[in-house]
Amino acid sequence: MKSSRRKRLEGHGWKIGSTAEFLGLTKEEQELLELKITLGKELKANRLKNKWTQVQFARMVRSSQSRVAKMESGDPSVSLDLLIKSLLTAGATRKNLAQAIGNQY
Amino acid sequence: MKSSRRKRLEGHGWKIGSTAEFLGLTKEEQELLELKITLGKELKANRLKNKWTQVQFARMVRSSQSRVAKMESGDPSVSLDLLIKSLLTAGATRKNLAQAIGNQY
DNA sequence: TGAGAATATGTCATATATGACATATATTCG
DNA sequence: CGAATATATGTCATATATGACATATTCTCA
Repeated sequence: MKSSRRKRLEGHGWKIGSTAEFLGLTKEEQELLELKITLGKELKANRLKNKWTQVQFARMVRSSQSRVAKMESGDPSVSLDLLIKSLLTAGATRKNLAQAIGNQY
Repeated sequence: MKSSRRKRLEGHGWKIGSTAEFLGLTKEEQELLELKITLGKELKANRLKNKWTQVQFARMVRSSQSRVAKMESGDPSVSLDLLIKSLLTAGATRKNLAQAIGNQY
């Protein structure tokens, strides 16, 4: 649906996250993407703090290494649901989530 | 996948949100569900504050009245992505989201 | 340097979320 | 009351996210 545009653009050499790509995303979709990027960074920080590899962490969340990599890089194909579930598995509390989300950038 | 269990339980008269249903959900899945319930309430509050009907708001988020109802009731079939996008459309800021998430219950 | 470990990128079949629709129930107000 | 309006509940075909896998790229140290 909306990813059709993304795929079309990607096929023409555009990069997710580049300013140009933002054309075509609503303001809310941009904000959502930024939020995923924030949470991805937070997840990576948590994982590294615990000295887990992506493979190890993937087992903990019953996912795969590649998807963990995508989570951490803010890939738009990753749902907030998976991100939040993963953060919770990594030991984050609701307060932690709130803090990460509240800190713009 | 995991919803197969939910559907099976529902078919036997269980209710989402009841304690019994929580059997079979991991701790993280319970927390995620609680988070959705919190955000659903927040969304409803925002919508009412602006005096929008579910039908009106559905148009604003390019969804349907039934899905808006499900969002507001914390239906597990609603993604966090849709909830957050809707809250942003309703005018919430990241700070607002953080505050809602941080307030346990 | 280079080899092994870690991470990134791309693809696919399948699981899940989606809007739309029908219809049931609840609320409002004359 | 009762009719109009709003909200809830259930279902379905289709869109999207998923884990798995293959493979490319980057990192780490001896």
